[in-house]
Amino acid sequence: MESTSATKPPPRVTRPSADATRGAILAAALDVFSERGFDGASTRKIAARAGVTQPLLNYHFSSKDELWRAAVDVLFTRLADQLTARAAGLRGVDEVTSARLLVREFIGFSARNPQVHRIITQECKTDGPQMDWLVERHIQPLYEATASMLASLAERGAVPAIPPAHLYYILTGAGPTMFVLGPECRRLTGLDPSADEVIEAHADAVCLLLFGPDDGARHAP
Amino acid sequence: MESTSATKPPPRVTRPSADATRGAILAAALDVFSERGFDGASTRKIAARAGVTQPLLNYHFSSKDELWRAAVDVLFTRLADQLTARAAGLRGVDEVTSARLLVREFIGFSARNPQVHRIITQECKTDGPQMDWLVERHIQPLYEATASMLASLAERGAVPAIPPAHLYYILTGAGPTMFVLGPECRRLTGLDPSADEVIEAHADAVCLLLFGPDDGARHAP
DNA sequence: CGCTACCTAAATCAAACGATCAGCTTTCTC
DNA sequence: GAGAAAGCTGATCGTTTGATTTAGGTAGCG
Repeated sequence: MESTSATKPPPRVTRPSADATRGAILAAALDVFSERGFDGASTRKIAARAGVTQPLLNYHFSSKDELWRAAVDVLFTRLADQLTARAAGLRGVDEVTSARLLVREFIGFSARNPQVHRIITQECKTDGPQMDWLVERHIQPLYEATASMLASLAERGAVPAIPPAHLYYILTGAGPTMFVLGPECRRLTGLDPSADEVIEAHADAVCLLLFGPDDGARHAP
Repeated sequence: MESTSATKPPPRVTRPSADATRGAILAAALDVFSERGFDGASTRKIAARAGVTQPLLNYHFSSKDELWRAAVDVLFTRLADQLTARAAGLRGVDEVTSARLLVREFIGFSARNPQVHRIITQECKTDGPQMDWLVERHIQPLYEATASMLASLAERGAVPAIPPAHLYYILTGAGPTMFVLGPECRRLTGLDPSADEVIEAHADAVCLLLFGPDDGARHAP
């Protein structure tokens, strides 16, 4: 027998073209999953939006569940990367200014990637394996970092004295909702929630409520 | 005169037992629709939760779409009724106090009926006939009343100077999100979002951010 | 060249879907 | 108390779902 065979596991070389279509599938999956929910998102619709045939999804991903997890991983990793990069760039800046800018960064990301909170609200309103995985892997770390930041801000009086858990849901509710409900917002208010000025105005509004006027002095006696 | 036959169209008497099961179906439909979305909510699951057989849904409602609309009608009518009743009870009370209590009422309702915002986020992130119907029939009136109230509050300085459209999405995001994501909140924070103290604490938090400290003096020079 | 990764095309599977029907039981009415 | 309608059920229709299979075609690499 070929002694050379057993020593070589599958070298598993992926060609560049594979990554491209994998990426297209993941992007399409994100859109469809976030818009129609896990059950409502059919693999045929995802394949159609990605411009590939349906069996190809099972070629690249073993199941619909695995595709969902892969797509969610991409999105949340992008969010975490962007936030940590921003935080890294703010080393040395005072805590309150830094927090303000991180909140703005978070709102900007949510506005340009409304799929994040669409998926969270899709999966986290019911207990289930999808929520377990999502919370454990992605949401919990984000929550802990955010809550500790908010607690520190509240302690030093930079934001109103509100328990961090409530502040967390106020922030993650007030920030992204306008963009999650983009089509409704357009219809209801006439504003275009994908426009930069609207995103900035919303970040201004949330920061004004949380931190007070921008000049830094808050509740000045 | 007793021509009895031709003069009597279908008398269409509904028996009391029918209303009971209709109500059970509507309640179950609300839960399942809000949790799994329109596509993900199968008529069999709804029937099972209501404790009836599946063909009975088509006996009481001509189609899945009609069942959805009927269930949503019940919920949003209840919300509007509760808010207008509260507002009616506040005639004569000064505008700011009245607004504060209406915001608390809204948050209380959202906490005890998280299906409202679950359904809104389900249907309003994509253009479609369901969103058209929902916005036109239920959300638009609520938005206009809320926005005009917020505009008036901002004008008189009772809340920070933020355009009403942004304030609306801040309020409808910050208020209900904690309860929409109830299972996640339980897991993440250890808080029980269905407990009265938690609901009150969240209403306190949102009102503190919006209106400032309860004593009425805000940004006092 | 030959091998393997990548991808299309078309057909198919069991399961679950919304919807419908004939028929049974209950309840009101005359 | 008999007849009719309302209320409800089991069986079943055609469709769509996720997934798999078969067959074939193209491109990169040793």
